[in-house]
Amino acid sequence: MAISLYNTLTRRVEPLEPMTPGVVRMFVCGPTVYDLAHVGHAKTYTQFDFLARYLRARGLEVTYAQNITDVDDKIIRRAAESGRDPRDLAAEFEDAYQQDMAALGNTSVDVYARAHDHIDEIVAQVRTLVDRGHAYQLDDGWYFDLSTFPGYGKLSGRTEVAEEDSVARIDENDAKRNRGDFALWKARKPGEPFWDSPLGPGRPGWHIEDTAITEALFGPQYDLHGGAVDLIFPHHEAEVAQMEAASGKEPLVRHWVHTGLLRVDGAKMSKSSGNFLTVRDALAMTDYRTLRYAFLSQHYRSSMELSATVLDQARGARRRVENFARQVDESVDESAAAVDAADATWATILERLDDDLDTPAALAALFEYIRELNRSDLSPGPSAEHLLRRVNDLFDAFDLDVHTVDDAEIEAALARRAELRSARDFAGADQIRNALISKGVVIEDSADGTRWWLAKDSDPGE
RNA sequence: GGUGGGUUGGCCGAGUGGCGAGGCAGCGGCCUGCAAAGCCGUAUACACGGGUUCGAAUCCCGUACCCACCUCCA
Repeated sequence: MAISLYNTLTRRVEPLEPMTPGVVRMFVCGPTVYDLAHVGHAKTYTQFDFLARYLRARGLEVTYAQNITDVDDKIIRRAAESGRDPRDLAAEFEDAYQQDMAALGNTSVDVYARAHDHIDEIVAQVRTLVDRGHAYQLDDGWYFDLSTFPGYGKLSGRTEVAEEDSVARIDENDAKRNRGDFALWKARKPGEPFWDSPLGPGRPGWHIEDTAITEALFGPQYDLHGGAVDLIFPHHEAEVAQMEAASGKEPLVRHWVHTGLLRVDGAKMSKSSGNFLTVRDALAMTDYRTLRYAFLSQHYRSSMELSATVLDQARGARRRVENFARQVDESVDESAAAVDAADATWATILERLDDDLDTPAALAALFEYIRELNRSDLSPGPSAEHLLRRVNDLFDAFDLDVHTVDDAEIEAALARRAELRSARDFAGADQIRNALISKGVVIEDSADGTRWWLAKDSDPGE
């Protein structure tokens, strides 16, 4: 079955059809590094991390690139406020971003591309646009001339190039030819970083770095571009205009994929509105797997309200899987029925993910499998282990390891407790159990004997 | 005002017109010395009003409310 994803360009779920079969070139807008990443970033990047993992699990060769916007108005402003060099500030927060992504388990990006490292490509692309008559110069820089690109609006469905009552203020300059014209190259201003170029001294506009970077990496056309929905307009619309005008080829991107926004108290979380929780704040409250579970237990296109309740519920769901994982015994000689159940579950998971990455439905299949095995007398063995590993290679939301340690003291206590239990001295046995619990040892008695493990203190939220 | 998305049981959350996805929590029971884990049972869920249909959470029309974008944003 084909892998299908909702395509913002066509407003339909469509099969993913890369230009080169089997090879996916994927670009996701990265952060502007002027501050710490917040949980909204974590949602988007975790969901695209999942997508990349999934495409790879499906046998596709994925090149996943992300840009780092390290030349930008806000970086300059923030640096000026603290008397710092903008480049140092950007480097500091880029480093923090990388640490945060690693802490979230987002490991699938192949290439991080900085705007700073692509100034030549940016200048070259702007010059191409000038040469082809798509750009003009004003006193504060070069602008894209929307009137030369009839396709403008096809991604976002907007046509306010001509709308008079629009409040659009895209790159304000009264001399612009069209209301929506946007800056390609901003002329040097005192105290700001600049590069000398045939366009005059200046720095890149916001949108141009992405197309310059993707042209350098992938060429003028590629397969999949991602980002959160708030980037559709004007950012992604501008990318389409720039690159298609510069190359004369369309589409720039075959498949546009956008994630829903994270909300806090009913409103979008964003740096500019100040209602944000940083990734670091969140990771201090809960295990990264709980966060991943929360993000992946909802469809990527939905907006999501982050709350303590959501995290509690994610933790509970994780625990159900992890409790099952603890029952798995790889040495068990399993029946064909058990193997079939695991195979069927994996097939169902893939089928559901093929349909616009329906992660909640895929997780439901996993839970159905767990209940099926729990209720039956099938012992979870190697096939269960294999299934859980494969699922977790995608989700990285479950701690599948049983944490134990060789500890003579614990073993001795457990042995003593077993003796007391067989002597029906339950008060004495419970005393030992309580002592062990207080040391973080979790105990489960069953017909097969007593199992124990260390309660991992990995989730401070518990 | 324009455009797009949404409204599912206590909470979260899938859903391809036709047997009530799944998870969390609750309640009752089973199992257990007790726990823990697990199992079974338990909810007249689809914003509202019309319509199409043998049949609508699902399709159509309208209304209300929520969110986003239209300025920087993941």
